[in-house]
Parts: sequence; C-alpha cells; structure tokens
Amino acid sequence: MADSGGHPESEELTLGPILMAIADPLRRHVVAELAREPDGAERNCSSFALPVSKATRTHHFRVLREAGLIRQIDYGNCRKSQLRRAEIETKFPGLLALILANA
Amino acid sequence: MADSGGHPESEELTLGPILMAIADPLRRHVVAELAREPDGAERNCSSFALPVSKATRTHHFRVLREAGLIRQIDYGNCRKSQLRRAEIETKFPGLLALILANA
DNA sequence: CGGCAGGTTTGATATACATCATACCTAACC
DNA sequence: GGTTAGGTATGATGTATATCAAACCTGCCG
Repeated sequence: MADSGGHPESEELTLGPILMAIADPLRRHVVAELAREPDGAERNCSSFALPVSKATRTHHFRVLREAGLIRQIDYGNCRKSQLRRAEIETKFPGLLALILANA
Repeated sequence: MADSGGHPESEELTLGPILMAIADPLRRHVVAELAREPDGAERNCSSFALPVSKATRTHHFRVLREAGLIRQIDYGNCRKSQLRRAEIETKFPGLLALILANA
C-alpha cells in the first residue's frame, strides 16, 4: 500500500508506472534535473520552470510521486521534491544514468 | 529519415519514443521475449500470443518498429520481427537488461 | 481454383492523458 | 487583516491511444 502521501513503498516500485512516468518529456526533464543535484537535494515544483500551468504541474508531480520516482515533503505552503535515488538505483540499476545521458 | 519500411536509423534512435513504446505492457512483453532469444532471432507477430485482435497487434508492432526497437522483415505473406539488440545496447546500455529483469 | 493463415488498412469507438481556468488552502509578509 | 506566493482540487476540453470489426492483400496448400 502507498503511504498517506501517496508514495509507494520501495518494494512496490514496478517498471510499468515508472516507464509511464518518464515517457513524458516534461517529467523526464524533472527527473534528470533532480538526478543532477547532489543526493538528497530538495526542490520545489516551481523551480523547474515547466512551460505549463500550476495545475498541470501538480498533475505531473503527482504522476512522478505515485510511480515512486520522487518523494514529496509537505512544508505547509510549499512542497519540496526529492529523487528517490537509492531505491530507484537498487530496483532499476542504470535507469537514472540512461535518463541523464539522454537529457 | 526512416527507411521505406519505417525503420529509423541507428543515429536517430531517441529515448522518448523508446520509452513510449515500452511503457505499454504488451509491447514490453514482446521486447522481453525477443531479448530472451539468441541474437538475430526472428519471430512472426502471431507467435507472441498477445490477447488482442490482429489489427491491434499490427498497431503495437508498428509502434515498436517506429521507435526503432525492432526490425521487421517482409516475407510476403509473413513478417518477422527481430530485436535491434546491438543498436539499442549501444545507444541505451542497460535498457534491455532492465526490461528482462522486470518481465 | 478455392480456401486458409498471417498481416495490413481503414474507420469507428472508448478510454486515457495533458492541459487549462477557476476556486480554494496554507503560510509568510506588510 | 489583507495580500501574495506555492500548491492542490475540481471540472471541462481536446488530443492521443488502444481497441475492434470488416475488407483486403499475399503466398501456400490441397
């Protein structure tokens, strides 16, 4: 089961939703940006300058979260995103490198 | 440009269409099956026992072909599919292993 | 020749997806 | 308190995608 924030557990990460998520160029861009940051880095949604409305942005970050690619931490009026790097690397070794190399 | 059969050149392989293609479970299954075969193996579409109609099958194989994942060879009344293994492995190292490990 | 099996094409349909505008929530700041 | 900034929720819309049925093509086989 996913936690209350809609984050799947590490053991629940499956390739299908992950591929669905990163098939979208905007979402792939977000993952690539986060992968370039040092591990554990947090960024808020608006820092990615996506060329879409706020609502659409929320939608994309939700897909990334539900696929298990990012963890979102609620700070009240601000929500920061963190790449679930180690878990992804364990379950899907090479995936992040692939995205980075083709970003 | 793609050749007359709709196959992109090796240099034209891009991650976007590839991910779009393997995001679908049926298509991912086909790629995994082909990846399990010895290199260069050819299989006709109907040998995958996909639970869809012939027309839908044609559609899925077309997506795989246009993404550059498979090469389709026309034998007149039969069309065989071949994984473009070396080209994929060169451009996107680890991708096939990832699919195989999660099939 | 006539049928059959493997595939494609076309046209239709239904569902999923990306997108936006609007309204709303929460904390910070003046 | 009012405003502003970051984000979410809802509802609507347009487009893409998956799906199928029906008609067709190609080679093979009886």
